[in-house]
Amino acid sequence: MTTTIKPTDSELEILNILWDKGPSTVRDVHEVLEKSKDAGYTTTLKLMQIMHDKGLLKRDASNKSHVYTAIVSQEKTQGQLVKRMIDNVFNGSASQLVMQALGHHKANKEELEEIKKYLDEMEKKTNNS
Amino acid sequence: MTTTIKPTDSELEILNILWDKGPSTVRDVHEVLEKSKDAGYTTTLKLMQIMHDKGLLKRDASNKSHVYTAIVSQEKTQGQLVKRMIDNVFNGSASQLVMQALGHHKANKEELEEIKKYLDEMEKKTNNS
DNA sequence: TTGTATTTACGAAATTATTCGTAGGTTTGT
DNA sequence: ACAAACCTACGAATAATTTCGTAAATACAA
Repeated sequence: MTTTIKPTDSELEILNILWDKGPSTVRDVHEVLEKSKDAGYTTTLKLMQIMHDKGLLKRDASNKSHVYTAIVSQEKTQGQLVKRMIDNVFNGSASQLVMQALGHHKANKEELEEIKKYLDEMEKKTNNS
Repeated sequence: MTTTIKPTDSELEILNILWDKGPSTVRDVHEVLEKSKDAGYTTTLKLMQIMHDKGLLKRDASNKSHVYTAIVSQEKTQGQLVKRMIDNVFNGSASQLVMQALGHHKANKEELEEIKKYLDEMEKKTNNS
């Protein structure tokens, strides 16, 4: 079994920033975070330290300001979270989730085409009736 | 703004049972729950009482055993959870979520067809390029 | 060098979620 | 009526998450 990832909401906010910006200091992350919520600097610091302890982040401590990098990949994390949602919220039915997602977020034509193309690809590779 | 629903994991387990079985007593719910986890009866009771306080469940207390019913609908709850996931995990892109969902859960041919049909329907109603 | 700013480390408070023991009431069977 | 079984209410312990104050270390500037 590969280690299972379950970031909390706060941790996910930080991961999103790190995935977006790449390796960053606590200050870098905190400045982004401040825009959307108000939390003290040491709160951000503490969170990132905890994430480091948990093995979600690695850090380079060779400079005065430590530089943190996400260890868990965005893809893998997204995959696990989606899987969990399918299991816990949609009783194991991926297509149910898909239709919910499409139903309430009107995707534009390009997006819809992209998804259809994706489906066609999948069908080619699918032989079970 | 419609009240925002954020059930915890435990609460979601209970909601799933109630959506499936319809109005149920604590004992009914607990018997289902017991199969997958081990928790005491009063734990289930307490959770359902809290959910009642929060307005997630209503109850009929006219009998000895109170009968609980989910107030929040499955559809609406699924919708909110999906929306939250799109916002927090997929930076607002529904199609990203859709493709993750399809990528890791090989749906069978029927499911894929169902989804394609759904997409065709949507396209008819979509005029923005 | 001396003070100012910035940073990390640490501990603990505050908040939220989960668990369960115990007490007291109601129903049921004998 | 009495006991056994079952139910709710309540309070509190435990655990997990989020928050931040304070102290010590490091860098920076005057």
